[in-house]
Parts: sequence; structure tokens; C-alpha cells
Amino acid sequence: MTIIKVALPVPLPKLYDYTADTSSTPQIGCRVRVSFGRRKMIGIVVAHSDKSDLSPAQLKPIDEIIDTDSLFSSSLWALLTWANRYYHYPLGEILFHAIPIPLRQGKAARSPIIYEWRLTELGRTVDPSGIKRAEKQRQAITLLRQRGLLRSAVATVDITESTLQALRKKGWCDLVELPEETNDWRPHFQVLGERYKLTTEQATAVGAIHSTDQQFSPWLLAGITGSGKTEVYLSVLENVLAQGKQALVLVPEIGLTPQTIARFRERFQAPIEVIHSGLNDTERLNVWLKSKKGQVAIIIGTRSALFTPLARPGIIIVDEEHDSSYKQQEGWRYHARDLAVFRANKENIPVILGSATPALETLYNVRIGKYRQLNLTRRAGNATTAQQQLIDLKSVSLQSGLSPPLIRKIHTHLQAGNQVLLFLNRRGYAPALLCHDCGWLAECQRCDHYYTYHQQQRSLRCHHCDSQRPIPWQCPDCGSSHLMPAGLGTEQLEEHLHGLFPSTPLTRIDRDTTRKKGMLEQHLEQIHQGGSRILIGTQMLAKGHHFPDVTLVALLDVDGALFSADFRATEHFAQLYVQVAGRAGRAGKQGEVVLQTHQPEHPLLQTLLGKGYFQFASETLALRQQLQLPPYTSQAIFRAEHHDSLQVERFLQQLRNLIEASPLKEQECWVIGPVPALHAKRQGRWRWQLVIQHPSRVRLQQLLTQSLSLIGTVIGEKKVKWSLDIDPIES
DNA sequence: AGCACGCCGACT
DNA sequence: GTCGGCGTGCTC
Repeated sequence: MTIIKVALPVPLPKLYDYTADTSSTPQIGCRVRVSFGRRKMIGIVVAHSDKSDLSPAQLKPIDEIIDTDSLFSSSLWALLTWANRYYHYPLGEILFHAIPIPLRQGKAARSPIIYEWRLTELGRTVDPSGIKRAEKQRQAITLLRQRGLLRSAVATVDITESTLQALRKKGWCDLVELPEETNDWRPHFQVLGERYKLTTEQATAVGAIHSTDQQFSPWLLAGITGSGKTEVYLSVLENVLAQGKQALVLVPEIGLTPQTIARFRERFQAPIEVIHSGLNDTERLNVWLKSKKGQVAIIIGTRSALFTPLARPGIIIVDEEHDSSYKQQEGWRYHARDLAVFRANKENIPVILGSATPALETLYNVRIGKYRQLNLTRRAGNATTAQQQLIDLKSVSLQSGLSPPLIRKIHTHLQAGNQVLLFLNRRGYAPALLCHDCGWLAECQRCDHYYTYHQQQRSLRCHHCDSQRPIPWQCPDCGSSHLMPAGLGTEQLEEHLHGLFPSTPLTRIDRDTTRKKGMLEQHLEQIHQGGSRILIGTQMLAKGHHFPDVTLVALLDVDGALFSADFRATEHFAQLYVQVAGRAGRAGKQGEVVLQTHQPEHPLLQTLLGKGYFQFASETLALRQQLQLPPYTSQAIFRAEHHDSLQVERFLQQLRNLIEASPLKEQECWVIGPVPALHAKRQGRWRWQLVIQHPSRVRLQQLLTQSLSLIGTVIGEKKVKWSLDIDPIES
């Protein structure tokens, strides 16, 4: 008997011991079926051992071994077991997260068997014209005499499965298992289509990456909007694919990149698989299996595509690496960009982090020599940079958030036959409903947050828990019927602009107008066709798509970002600004970007507009260093919630005491809190948090490991729902 | 996480 | 008298 340590998909930070015959011991990384309490579960073998903490009598045997070989390559295994330790998240859940859903349920890890209907020896001797009384059977025999019929294609030839089954009973035909596809794309690989002449900068970047393509080398490809990052990716991929190796490309949101994907497909005669939301579980499994066998050349997907197995890994590309969607925000809170670098290291291949506005973490890693930076500073073609302007809102009377100078600009750009893009980061009609007589505000009781007033849907909606209720007709406090919307949302802006420019068609894009599947695409199509001249949107509209006729881009309310409690708000604002500024004035048309603010003299705004993103980043990094904030320190946040606020606070305070008492807690380690979370109450539960910060990532890890081993002793640990966020991106 | 056990309130 | 609410405890 051998002891088998099994990881199960349960939120418990331990492994479970089972027994197996020495003659049939499952390999590490294989799935097994086991009894767990009263239920059957699938687990993954993590280790073999000759001893257990439990007595042999307490151990159950493994019911079934599902796989003969590990599901994970050694580098993926190293990545996932490292992540288990780094993120302090249960190994079972991590391993299960990294495999397709059918495999989690115990389905076989092989491509579906394809069946074909064929005539048997006996069937071949049958003369179809001899069949008089069964028209359908005659048709089937006639067809099968010519060719085999794929079982999946039966419906397309007006023959039914039952007819064929009837023939099978007579022994005339049978289902034949087709051999598994063994397509090798490598002999057929070709570069198709037009290859642009690279600029000097592009060629330098491609050359640098190519020169290190046999080893781990992390690159930051810092390319301003329109400088041709994609062309660099394509040239690099050409080298990788020509060597017969595979590439993994991560993108923030698949829906926003159809043009880019189309360029990949046009360029290479090689199988490219895109993991998008339209795929069902089986299709995802098939992509996973094909990639594992090396039958795919390029895999493109979002965050979780990082775990796709590769038979011959060649390169990993993380496009728009600064994008916050790479960080999982619940459960296993991993950062796909950081894990991509780790994986590239284990696979011993290059990794490219591409962005026009790199994350401060990434720029920091360049500074300390962990990554190397490649710059694309010139815009390709004849595109010009947009003119920038700040509009001072102080003592200006606004009409639904629009200053008179901005209204004049909108007019001018529309007159010239161009499109105008307006950003406002608040959907709905107004962010609050106010009683004019007593000052009462409609609040969501579950979240302790104001309701947003939605006029079109005739409802109040809470943007935190998505609950809604009808609009009251009188104030519940004083009975007055003078209830009025307060503040500005996109819905109201749309209404007002319609009043100002009644004959100009406009489109609003926010979560409300794109809720239904396909609506976003429909709206974008309308914009592209030029049917819409004024575009209103939340930051949803900032990403991806290029609108060639847009010449004016305006950000209506910048102040919120400049004075946020979150120290990352200015960084995110700067990234958004650069992104939207890039939307103005493509295709040779002079563009203009306008910012409305009460703080036009704000130093960060001045730097960003006057000296650009990288100077802004440099100054912000200096500030972070001065304040001992990330990336100069490492952070971890314990978050906890419960319907009783006091219980949560007490739990985190106890946890704090535990950490403070640890011999590993050093002077330079700061513990902040417990403090109420950003949205202190959500769905009826109170949320608090405890921030741990340390200049040394390694020391912070040691402290966390030690504290977590004792967390079971903290009162209330079972009661409150708590989680740990390593390298949080929001506080 | 599931799933059971267990002990108190409103119903056939 | 039961159905069912969710607190507590356990899973090799």
C-alpha cells in the first residue's frame, strides 16, 4: 500500500491522504475519484508518501484512477504549486481552476471520438435497387456506397439515425471510430499577406526579442498609441512559429480585439485558436487538448487562458499589460501578467508585456533590472498627436455637466462633419434622488449607498448590489412630493445633448444600453457606419475600438480621479486619459482632447499633459517611494465580511494582534486597520479590511505563512467570511 | 464548498 | 404534531 496525497477542490488549505495498491499507483498530476465524507469527488494526486498523520484504518482507498499521465507539464505544475504558496490559496482549487470544466467533472482527457457510418462487407453486397419497401433505407445504402457518413452530419443529408440503426441491425452498416487527428501544422506553416516594412524602432525591438528567443527574457514593449505594437507582435510571432513553436497571447477582453485577431489570421497559415465567451465547455476542452498536443500555433485568450498547456512553448505576449482585468478579483486573486512572467521563466522563453501606458509595477521592474524596455515612440503613417486642452470649471455655469466652451467645440466639430466622443463615468440619469424640502436621499439599505436614478427604466437602482425599486412619488421623511434627481449621469447627458443638437444622431454606450448580448457590437457598428455623430460613454467606450471620424474627445469630470482615497486612482486616470486621447484624430485628421476640471493647475495633470505619460509615471513613482507605497513595498489585504459589523472588526483586530505578536513582525512592516472597506456595506454585509505592508516581499510572505497557520485560533474565524488578497490592485 | 446534525418558530 | 430556518462541525 502507498499513501497518496490528494488535492480536492474544497476551500481547505490541506491535502487528503488515501491509499492505493503499489501495483496501481496513480502518477502525480493525475485525477483520481475518491470518497470524501458522504460524497464522491475528483481529486488530483499531488504526492506519494509512505506515511500519514492518520492511522491506516482512517484512510480510504482511491476508487478509480482517471488519468495515466499528468494533466500538467512540469513548468505548469511548478507555476501552480508556487501560486498555491504565494497566494495562500488552496492547491485543489488552483489546480481545478487551471483545467477545463469537463475535466473537473471527471470526463476523459482526450478529444472526442469521431464516428462514421460505413457499409459492412455484407452491406456492400446489397443492391439498393432491390430495396422496394424502405425508401429511406435505399437512400442511405446508395449514399453509403459512395462515401462514409459522419455521425454528426447525418441530419444534413435527410437521413435519420433510426434508419441507419435499422440497417445496422441487419448487419449492412456499422459505426466506425475514426483515428484521432494528428494534424501537424508545422510543415504547412507560411506567412501570408502583406508584410509592412518595419520602422527602425520596430525592427530594433523585433531583433532584440529574437536574439533571446531561446531563453527566459521579460520585455516591456512600451509603444505609444498608433506606433505599431501589433506589427512587432506579428514579426516576433513569425520567428517563433517558423521554429515550430507555439505562442500564447493574452488580451484584456476578447470582444474588443476582433481586428487584431483578424490580422493574426490573415498573416499566418497556421491554426489559431481564440478562447472567447461564445465557446461551450466541450469546445474549450478541445482547444485545451489540441494545444497540449501542439496542434495549435497561437492561443489567444483572456486572463485564464494563461493556464493553457503548450507542447512546444515559444513565447508569451501580454497585450495592454497595465489592464486591471488581468487581476482576478474574487476567489483565487491571481495576477495573470505576473504569472505570465513566472511561467515564461519556467518554460525558459521570452515574454512581452505590451502597453502604451505601462503599469507602475512594470516600470519599476524595468528600473530594478528585472525587465528590459523596448520603446516605440513614433506613430506609424501620417497620424498626428491630438491637441490637448484643460477647461477650468471654476465659476463657470454648467449645463448638464457641459461648459460653454466645450459646447462651442462640440458644435464646431459636428459642423465639420466629424464625430464627438464624450466620457462620463457615471451611468444612469443622476447619481442620487433628493428631497428638495428636507434633504432626504434615497439609499439602498443593504449597501448603505445612494440609489442611482434611472429615468428610462423608471426605477432606482443600487450600483453596488444591482437591486432596484420603483421611484417614490413622495419623500418618506417629510411627505413632500418635491423629489429631484441630483448630479449627472450618462442618461441625463444624452437627454441634454439631444436638446442642444436635436438633429444630430447620438449613441450612448454604458452597461445599461449594452446589457443585452450583442448590443455593444450593434452600437459600435452604428458608430462605424457614421450614423451616430455624438458618442456618450462610460470608460467602457475607452478601450479597443478606433473610430476614424472622431476628432473631439472630452472627459467631463476629471476631479474625482485626482482626489480619490485610492492611491492608484491617478495612475488609472492617466492610463485612461492616454487611451482616450489616442481615440481623437486618426486617419490624418487633427484631433482635440478636452478635460474639464476645477483643478487645471494640479501638478499631475500638468505633467501628464505637458510631458506625457512616462514623465507622469516617473513623478508618481517618486511619490510612491517617498510614501513607501507599492511597488516600493509589498501589500497584502485581509478582507472580512459579516452581517454583524462588530464581529468583523473584532475578528480583524484579533488577527492584527496575532500578527503584531509574531516574532517575524519587523519594525518596517506596517499593519493598517482594521478599517471599513471602500464600500463598507454590501448586500447587507459589513466589510472591513486589514492591510499588511512590508518593503520585502519575501519577509511579508513569511509573516503571512506563519500568521495563517494560526488563524484558526482567532475568535470568529469560522463565523466571518474572510479572504486574503496578495498584491491588491484596489484598496 | 457541500452535507449532515441539531435545535427552535409557523403551518398542514 | 411536522417542515424548515441557518448555526456548527466534519470531510483522508
